Amino acid sequence: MVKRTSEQAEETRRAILDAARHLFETQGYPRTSIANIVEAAGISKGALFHHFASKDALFFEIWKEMQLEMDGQARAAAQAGRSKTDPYAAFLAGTRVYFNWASRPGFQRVVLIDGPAVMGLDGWQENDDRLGRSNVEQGVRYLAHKGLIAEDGIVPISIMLLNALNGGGFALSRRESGLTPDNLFDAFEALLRGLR
Amino acid sequence: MVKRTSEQAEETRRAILDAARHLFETQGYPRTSIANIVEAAGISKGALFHHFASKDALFFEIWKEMQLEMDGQARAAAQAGRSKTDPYAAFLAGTRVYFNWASRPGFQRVVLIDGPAVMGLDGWQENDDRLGRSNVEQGVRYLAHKGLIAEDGIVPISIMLLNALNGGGFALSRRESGLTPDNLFDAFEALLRGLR
DNA sequence: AGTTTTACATACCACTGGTATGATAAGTTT
DNA sequence: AAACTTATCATACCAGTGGTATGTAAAACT
Repeated sequence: MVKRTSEQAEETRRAILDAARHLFETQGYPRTSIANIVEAAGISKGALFHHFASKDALFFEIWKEMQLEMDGQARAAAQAGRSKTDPYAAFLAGTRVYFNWASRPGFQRVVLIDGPAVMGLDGWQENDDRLGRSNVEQGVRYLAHKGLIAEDGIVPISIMLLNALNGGGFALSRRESGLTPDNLFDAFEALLRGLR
Repeated sequence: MVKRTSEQAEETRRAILDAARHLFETQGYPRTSIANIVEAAGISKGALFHHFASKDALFFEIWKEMQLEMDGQARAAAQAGRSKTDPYAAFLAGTRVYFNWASRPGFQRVVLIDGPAVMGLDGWQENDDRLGRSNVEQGVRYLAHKGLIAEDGIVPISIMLLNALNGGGFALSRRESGLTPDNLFDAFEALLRGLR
């Protein structure tokens, strides 16, 4: 109807992303329909399918967005810590940031719960591991560099630690009895301390 | 049509469960339709909805079945080890069993991936923690009893260890480079060793 | 100026999980 | 054994789903 410049196109694209993200975070993927999204975004179904190939593709875009946000903050925290103290402390700083993210219901719902279900095993590996695990692996690699753990233990330990973090934040938002962020962080540190 | 005794009813119920389980394991929950299930089971949609209130309820039944199978094996292994050696070894025996389960694609798909997505956070806590975590927590509690970790560290550490195992089996089936069951189990033991 | 491409809107489609209705036989009561 | 209730399915149907086909007007390009 009105003018449709490429700027306006980007505007509607963002409107779709924002509306969908909010719905995915609060309602979850299965309970969010295309109709819900286009209504919330104030556009038509045609517009949505013009910008995104499928509901899955739209979800993936949002998933990537959130994951990158988290990754950026975690890296920044780790980088900030590295200059002052040792790499071990920097690693801990990064994990603490990740913890905060993992305890947010929206992050859980989209990244931790619906993510694997929608993307399947293959997509999960391709994406989550590249981002989330690279941070953890960096810290673990430092421990290996110091000779504290074996070289071939880097990958398995990184994987397990990452999932320990995931599950921790997961349980955190459920308000498990006697479970606090500090509580959890101490426990995680205890796990790491054993490796040193 | 033919006779419909209560035995036959149980028979069709099992046919539904078996067909659905196979489909859920191989195709996943979203890609398995009611029509697929009734076709594979050789019955009608009415029969399915007579025995199960909804697709979710049917899935939950299967989820519970698999979880109980795993739990039984893990407990048996732990129990068998307990009589001979120390509780710590028994704990390890149980986790090893769990680990094998967690590396099976069907178990992953149903219990670890689709489970949380379908049941939501509440159902997941109510069910998975009761089964999966109780085994791990029992072992961790022993460590606390020995004074090796703090009392309020039992819950967070149990949660993290359980998820470490989950993620381990998870990554295992994806055939990550240089990742074997023994490899992973050793790493898990290394994590535990630090706690002692 | 004419053509192609972009950016949507609308109408439609096969299919989905779920329900309503109905039919037949097995149990139960009288 | 007759009458009634309940269990076990089958069939027909429904609103809603993700996705597609078609149409259209504006923008971009040649």
